[in-house]
Amino acid sequence: MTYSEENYIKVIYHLSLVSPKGINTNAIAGMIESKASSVTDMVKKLAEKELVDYQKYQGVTLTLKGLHAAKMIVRKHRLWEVFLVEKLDFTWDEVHDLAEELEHIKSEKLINRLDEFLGFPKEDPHGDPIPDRYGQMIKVEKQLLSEISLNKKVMCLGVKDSSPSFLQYLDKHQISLGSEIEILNKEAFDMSLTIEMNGKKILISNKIASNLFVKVV
Amino acid sequence: MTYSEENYIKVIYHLSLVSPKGINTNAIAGMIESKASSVTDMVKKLAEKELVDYQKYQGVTLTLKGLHAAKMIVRKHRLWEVFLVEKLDFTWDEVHDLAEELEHIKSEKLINRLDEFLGFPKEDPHGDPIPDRYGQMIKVEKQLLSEISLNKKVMCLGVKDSSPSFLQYLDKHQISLGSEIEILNKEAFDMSLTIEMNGKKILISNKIASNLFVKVV
DNA sequence: AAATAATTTTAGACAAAACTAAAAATAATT
DNA sequence: AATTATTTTTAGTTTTGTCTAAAATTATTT
Repeated sequence: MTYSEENYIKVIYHLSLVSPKGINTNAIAGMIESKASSVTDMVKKLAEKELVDYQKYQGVTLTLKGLHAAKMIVRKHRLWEVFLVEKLDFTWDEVHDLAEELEHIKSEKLINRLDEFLGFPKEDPHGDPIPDRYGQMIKVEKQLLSEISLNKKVMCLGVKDSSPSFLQYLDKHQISLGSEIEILNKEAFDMSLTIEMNGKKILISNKIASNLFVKVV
Repeated sequence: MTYSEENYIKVIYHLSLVSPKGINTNAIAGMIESKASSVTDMVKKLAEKELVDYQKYQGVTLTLKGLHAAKMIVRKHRLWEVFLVEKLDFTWDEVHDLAEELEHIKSEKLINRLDEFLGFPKEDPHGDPIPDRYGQMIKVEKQLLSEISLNKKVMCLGVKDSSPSFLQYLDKHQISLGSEIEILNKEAFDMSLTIEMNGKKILISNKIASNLFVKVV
């Protein structure tokens, strides 16, 4: 599998998690930052290799083989992210682009050794599950903070949007994985929240709350 | 710089260390495992980018810019090798191919953090010096074991040939960096050596001895 | 149901990096 | 010094992955 093929498979995988039916060409083009025609070409090649099922105009779905390949790429990506944060002291907003490169290093042995070196982590620095060498991963029971009702205590589990700007916002407000949050007030007009965290009250917008995964504790 | 350009620069650098005059096309082709015509094409591109000086039919030399680029690739290669051996328990014959891939990961910050994480090592697992972030590296005073006179005690510093088969031979005979060796006898006919190591006497061929770097202790 | 809009695919082109085969330049021999 | 051999370069293809522009298909709206 080439660098480019791996990127397509990974993107199709991520899109599959949101909408499990056939993934359409434009959606892929948007994620890869390419054009629809390029996607069509690549999708044909992936179909040849039996990594996806493809019917003209009907979008693509991953085959079992393609699904496994995708999980192995995600595994590499997330393990490298853990490495960068835990061992090399990168912040969680810095690691994504680096992991995009590292995920293409081709060696099962390397990634399994890295997994062991890191103590077989189950989640990456953004709270996303890490597939094991067989593709198995835990399923975190998580909800968006925006969906939680008043006066509930929750713990921060991960982020939906993992863009640097959002992650830096969270750092600035000292919100990290494991932070405990209580919802004190919800403004009906703009759905902004008043929350209590570490004994301090802060106000956060609905946009923030709808990109933060939490579980009730 | 593309993946391929980096490989060419690295090969030209390694060839420059052996013969400091213009590096000829065929030599590069041999190392890269490509054809002379491909080398000519690439060398023109590198000259455009001012990484090498090139005159038709006269071979190439690295410019200062090219030399620095080459050292940075070597730095990455060797630091990743240290990581693989020290942290992930790879053996010294396994790491070369992996480092060939990892050396192309583009991030100065990553490699400087890795350097720090590894404790700023000065040599890689084969005894080769690691350039620092400015390209500086130690120069090891090393000789080939085949050039050492009788009854001298030496310490193993590195290898000239770092092919897996040679490294595996060394492992099998428990010769590693830092091993202390005494030369007991040199056979005039085939230049094979009888050496003493860890209290044991073993016989090694001239080919082995002329690929092992040592220093007199 | 027809017309319009949006999406997807095809056809043809391009850049990067490789190749083969032939031509040009340099090196080695007689 | 002339001939032969070797090396290097040029010219023209190929493959991979991308693109634009036009055609085909599907979806949406009136």
